[in-house]
Amino acid sequence: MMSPTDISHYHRFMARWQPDSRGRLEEAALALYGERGFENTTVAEIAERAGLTERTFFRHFADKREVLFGGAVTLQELLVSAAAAAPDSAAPIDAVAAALDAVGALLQERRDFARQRHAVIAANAELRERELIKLATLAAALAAALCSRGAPHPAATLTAEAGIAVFRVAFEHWVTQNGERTLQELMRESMDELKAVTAGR
Amino acid sequence: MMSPTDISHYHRFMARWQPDSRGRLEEAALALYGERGFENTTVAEIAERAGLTERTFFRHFADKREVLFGGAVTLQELLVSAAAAAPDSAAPIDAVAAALDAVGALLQERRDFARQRHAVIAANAELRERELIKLATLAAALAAALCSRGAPHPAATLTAEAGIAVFRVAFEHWVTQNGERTLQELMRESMDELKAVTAGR
DNA sequence: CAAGGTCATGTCAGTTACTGCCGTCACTCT
DNA sequence: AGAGTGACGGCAGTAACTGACATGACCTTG
Repeated sequence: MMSPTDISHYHRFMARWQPDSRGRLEEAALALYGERGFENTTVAEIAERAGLTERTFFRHFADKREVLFGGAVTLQELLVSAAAAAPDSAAPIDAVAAALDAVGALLQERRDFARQRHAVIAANAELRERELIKLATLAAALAAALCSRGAPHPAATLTAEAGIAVFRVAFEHWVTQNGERTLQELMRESMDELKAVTAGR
Repeated sequence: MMSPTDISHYHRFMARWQPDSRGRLEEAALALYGERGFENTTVAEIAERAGLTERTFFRHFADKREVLFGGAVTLQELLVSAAAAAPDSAAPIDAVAAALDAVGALLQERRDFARQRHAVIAANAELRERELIKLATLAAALAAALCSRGAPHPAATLTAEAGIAVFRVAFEHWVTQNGERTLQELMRESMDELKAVTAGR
């Protein structure tokens, strides 16, 4: 019984396990969550589809939701490094704008994947919860990056939180529309909107 | 075996059940989560302390976390009504500020309870997740209230999200300090800070 | 006042997420 | 060749949650 991704015949000797079990679990989970929904999918089914066991799933992922959030660390690293790379003369809010721009560029490349994943997450309350805590973690990391740039504490946190709010609004808009607008454009507009709105307009 | 809240002897005939089982479950859960932590507490233990069964717990609360979030609907109603009650001439951000002020007044009265509950939630990742989705729900309701006041859609959402960010920062500060500052004061300061920060300062 | 309905609870069995422990075996290092 | 090492399978156990049914005090209606 060979899965479509079976590559064992490339090896001179049978490898004991197929490579990239983590990636196979992620793919299987996204597919199944999309087909039957998160709550109608058991971990055993995901593991079976990936040619593994339930036990192995939980060796790679802390829980059933986490399998959808492996990319969060990459996003966080990009966000933080882009914020840190902004010129010293830039105000915190401008460093945040630059960081969002970098993240926007990355996500724009993975548009189809991002939309599929977002649809799955939006369909389930538990997954939305996990998404929110990932965004909160992102905000905290961003705030720390701003502090390293010399921003005072409450201001850094507020700037970071506001930046993540901009991201959320723009991202939601981006996945909802048909692709005429790029995520970066939408984030820049949302940022302008935020500035207008906090100025009392 | 009578609990300290046993009032059955006030009745001419034995009532079949003690009153306010929901409230007893909430009290028992907060106490146990505080004593041994959320993850070291089973639902059966909460139910037993409340003089009920596990099955009854799940009739009152959707899951083990929800027992801490019964007050969220009250908060949301207050937030929305206060935002709606702001004068028509007020900009959206000012309506949000008024709404936060009302919420701040309510929480200030329940300071001890709020701190105890916050400590329990802060100690556990699953509870923080639930808290975040409650705040997101609050933000959505607030945005809807702003829309009813005539604010255009993306601006309303951004204003509401920014307002909730102000709330989060100020609340965190409030429960951390020793009570010299009131929550309303801290929220007003955070709001000013947000305005300064988005203006590029 | 009797008969029946309602509603909050108890009881019990079942599913599934998640964990600890131990065994297996291809690969690696010496 | 021999001793790890690391990624996996197998298995048993706990606890969160769910559905189905039973119970009995209270309320309504005739």
